[in-house]
Amino acid sequence: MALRRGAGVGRPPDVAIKRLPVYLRVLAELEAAGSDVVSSADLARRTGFSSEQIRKDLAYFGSFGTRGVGYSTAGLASGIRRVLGLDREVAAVLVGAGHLGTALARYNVGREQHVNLVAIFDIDPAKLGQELGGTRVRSVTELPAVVRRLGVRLGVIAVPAAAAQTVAEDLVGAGVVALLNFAPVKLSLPAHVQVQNIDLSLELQALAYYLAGEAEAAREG
Amino acid sequence: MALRRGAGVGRPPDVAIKRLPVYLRVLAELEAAGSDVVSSADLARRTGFSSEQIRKDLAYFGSFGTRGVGYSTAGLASGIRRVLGLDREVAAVLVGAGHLGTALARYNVGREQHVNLVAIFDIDPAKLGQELGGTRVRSVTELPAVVRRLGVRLGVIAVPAAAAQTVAEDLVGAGVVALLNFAPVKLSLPAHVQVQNIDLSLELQALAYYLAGEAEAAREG
DNA sequence: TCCTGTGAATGTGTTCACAGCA
DNA sequence: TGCTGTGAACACATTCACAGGA
Repeated sequence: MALRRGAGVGRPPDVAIKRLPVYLRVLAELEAAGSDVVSSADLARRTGFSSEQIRKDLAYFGSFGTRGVGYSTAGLASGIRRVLGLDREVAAVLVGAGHLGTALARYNVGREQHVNLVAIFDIDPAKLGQELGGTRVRSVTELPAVVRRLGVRLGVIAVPAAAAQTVAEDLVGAGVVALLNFAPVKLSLPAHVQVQNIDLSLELQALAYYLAGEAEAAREG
Repeated sequence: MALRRGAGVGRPPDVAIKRLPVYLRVLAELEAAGSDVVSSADLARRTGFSSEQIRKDLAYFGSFGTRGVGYSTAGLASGIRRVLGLDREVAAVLVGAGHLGTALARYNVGREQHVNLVAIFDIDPAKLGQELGGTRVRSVTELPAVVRRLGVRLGVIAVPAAAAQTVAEDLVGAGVVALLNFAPVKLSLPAHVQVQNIDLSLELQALAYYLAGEAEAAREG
C-alpha cells in the first residue's frame, strides 16, 4: 500500500510531522550510498529515534514496509515526500536580505530539493537588484503583488523585530498560510496561519539552564 | 518565597524550561512600560500560553506570586534569571563566521543581557582579525586552548555540515557541555552534552505539510 | 524467521477545578 | 474578593509486547 496522508490509524501528532524530514534526509544518504532496503532499526541508528516510534510515525500514513524485510529506500523517500507535499515544487518567499536572510538564501540553493525560494524582499534600496542564491532582491513594496501573482503560500521572515508583524500581515494578506519567523516577537495572526518561530536568543537562554544545572550538581557533590 | 531551582513540586519538564525565556522577554517589556505587578492572565495574553500553564511552570521553582495580587514584575524576572543561571554572565563561543555566524554575532550584541559571546572562530584566514559585534575572529586552531582557558561551557556551531562533528568534538573536549547546532547533521556526542539543533531546511519541509493539508482540504471541499 | 504494524500499558504534559491565602 | 498554587482528570506521546504476513 502506498504511503499517503490519512491512510493509517489515528491522526499524526505534530511531533511526528517534524520527524519526517529527518527520515527524508537519512533516506537520501542511504539512496546515495546504494542501499535499496532499510529497516526501522537502521533508521533508528541513524536518527536517534526509537525504531518503534519510527514505525508508528510511518504507520500514521499507511502501511508501506514489507514484513520480514523492511522499507524500500526510494519508495519510502517518495512516500514521505508525498505526505509532506514535497512531491511537487513548493514555492517560498524570503523577507529580509540581511546576514540571516543571505545565509538562508545561500543555504537553500540546491541544498534541499522541492522547496524553492522564488522571491526575496528587502526595504534597503542598496540591496535591490542584488542576487542571493540566484534570486534577485526586490523592494518590499512589491511584496503583495508578487506573492499574490506567484501564488506563494510559504514565507520566511528574517527582518528586525519592529518590522516583523507588518511583514507577516502583508504576507498573510497576499495568501501566505505558513510562516517561518526568525524575528524575536510573537506574531498575532489568524488561527489558520501555521507559524514556526525560531528565536536564537531564547534558545541560548534555555540552554543556559543546563549549564546552571551542571554547576549546581557539581556544588552539591 | 524566592523562585529557585527545585523548590517546587516535581521535576520541571524541558518544555517548561523553554518557555521561561519567553516569560523573561515579556517581563522586560512590562518593566520598561512601568508595570510593577503582573498576573498569570496578563502573561497568558502576551505569550499565547494558558494562564494555568504559566502558573504551573513557575510553581516548579517555588511559590513566587502573591495570592489575590499577582507577581512582582521585577521579582519574577530576577527569579527566572536565577533559575536559568542568567543572574551572572554566561560566556558562549561561536564557531563559523559566515553569514549565519555574522548574523548571530551581530544579533547577540546588547540584544539580550547575560549571554556574552566571548570568542568567535573560523577556518578562513581572510576572516581572522575581523571584528563581529565587538569580538575578534580567531583561528579555529586556537579553539581548544581559548575555550579551556576561558572556561566556556556553551557553544554555537554555524559551520558547514561536513565540519560540524569535528568542531563539536573539539568544543566538548575543551569543556563545552551545551551546544546550539545550526549544521544539518545529527551530532554524536556524550550523553551529558545538551544539544539543541536548529535546522532550517527541516523546518521548511515540515511547514510544507501544512500547505499540503490546506490544498487537500480545499480539494475535498 | 524476520521485521512490520498495532493494541495495550506506560509515561509525560496540559487543563480543570478549587482550596488557600493576601 | 481575586489570583496563586496544586491535586485530580484528561489528553497526548512513547514504549512495550506481540500478532501477522512476506
